[in-house]
This record gives sequence, C-alpha cells and structure tokens, in this order.
Amino acid sequence: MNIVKFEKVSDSREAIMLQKQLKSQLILDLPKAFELRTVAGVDVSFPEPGMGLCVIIVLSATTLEIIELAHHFMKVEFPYISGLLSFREGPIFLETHAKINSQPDLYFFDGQGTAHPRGLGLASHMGLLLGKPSVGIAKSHLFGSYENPGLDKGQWSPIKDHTGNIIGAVLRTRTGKKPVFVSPGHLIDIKHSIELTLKFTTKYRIPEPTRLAHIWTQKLKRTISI
DNA sequence: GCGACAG
DNA sequence: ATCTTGTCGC
Repeated sequence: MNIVKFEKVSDSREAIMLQKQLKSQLILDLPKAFELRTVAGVDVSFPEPGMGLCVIIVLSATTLEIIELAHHFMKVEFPYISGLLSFREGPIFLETHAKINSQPDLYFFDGQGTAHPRGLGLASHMGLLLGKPSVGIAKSHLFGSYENPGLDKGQWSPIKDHTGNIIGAVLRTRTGKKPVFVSPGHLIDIKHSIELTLKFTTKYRIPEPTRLAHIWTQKLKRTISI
C-alpha cells in the first residue's frame, strides 16, 4: 500500500499557509539515481456535483503500453478555487494512488507545477507528498508572464514570475496549435520537464499520460450511476 | 476599483 | 470541470 496522508485544511487561509510552508521543501532537480521506466498520468472528472472520479494510468516510458490503470470514485469536499486546486483533487488522488501496485518513476498531472501564485501547484504538491518526480501539464495559463512561442512543434518560451525567475514554459506540442503550460512539479527541472513532455507527446496536443487518463476519466464516468 | 482566474 | 450535436476547417 502507498500510504500518504493529505493534510486537512478547513479554509483557503490555512490552505495558502500550507502552500507557502511546503514550497520551501521543493527540489527542482532530477535525482541522481533517476531512471525512467514507467510514467503515470493523473486526471479527475466530476460525474455529479460533489463527487469526483480519479484515474491514474501507468505507462511504459519506452513503448507507452498501458501497465496499470486504477480509479477511485468518492465525495470531494473542497470547492474549486483558482490557486487551490490541489486541495480539491489531492485527497481523491491519494486514495486512488493507494490502489496501484507499481511504483511509477514519474507523474504527469493535469494542472500547474511551480507556475503558480505561491509556487506550489497541484503537480508540485502531489510530487512532494509522494517524494517522486512530477510535472504539471496545464491546458491554460494561471500565473506568470510569457510571450507566445514559435508555431513549430518543440518551440517554447519561458514563464516568469514578477522577479524574472523562470517558473515554467509555454510549449508548442503541435505545430500551429494552442501551446500547453509546462512546469516542474517536484524533483525535476524545467529543461527535463519540457524534454519529457515532448518525449511523451505523440500525435495530439496533450502528452499521452495525461491525455489517456482524461479519456478514461470520461469513459468510466458513464459506468458510474447518475 | 478593474481585470485575471489550473480544473 | 460541466451543460451539449453538428459542423467548419486544417
């Protein structure tokens, strides 16, 4: 069992305090012994108000074949508040994670990593709790300034905070299509986050780990009663 | 006060 | 995220 507990917070004030405290623990470098054999994709859908359905899909990092698929359906307490997404999706993610048998080497989350108001988006928060490398793949902008990248696949431009520090990248994963917002979660740097995002991107805008997790989250949603 | 605002 | 079918365009 993967026993990882999520610190309960009762309101946004406490949530923000926790984020500020946790961000100091982030390590933005790949571990020396990092070996990439499997990668996990995470996503959450909401079949009905107050109920969430999380999916974690584990893929071979070399062939992208599905190694494991786990899901969990439960009540979600925390409301959606911009900047506090991890408090809404974190609990159900950990419950789902307790069901997987493999130990993914890397995790891709549907949201921001360090490109966040307090430097601790969903991917960073979860990576920290797991103690594993994680990357945030967001479909839209949340925080930081940036210029649009070139139109060719692979081109990117930095996302900077008010100080000028680079906290993420706007990456073109498909020529001529809307770019994705990539930022390191935990135990990884920006360069590798970009490199790995491209490595797992096939013919679609969203890289396979997160794209497949989303597809399953929608497919299983119909299996659950409404 | 005004505009922005992951999923 | 979710409510929702077909349709125009690359």
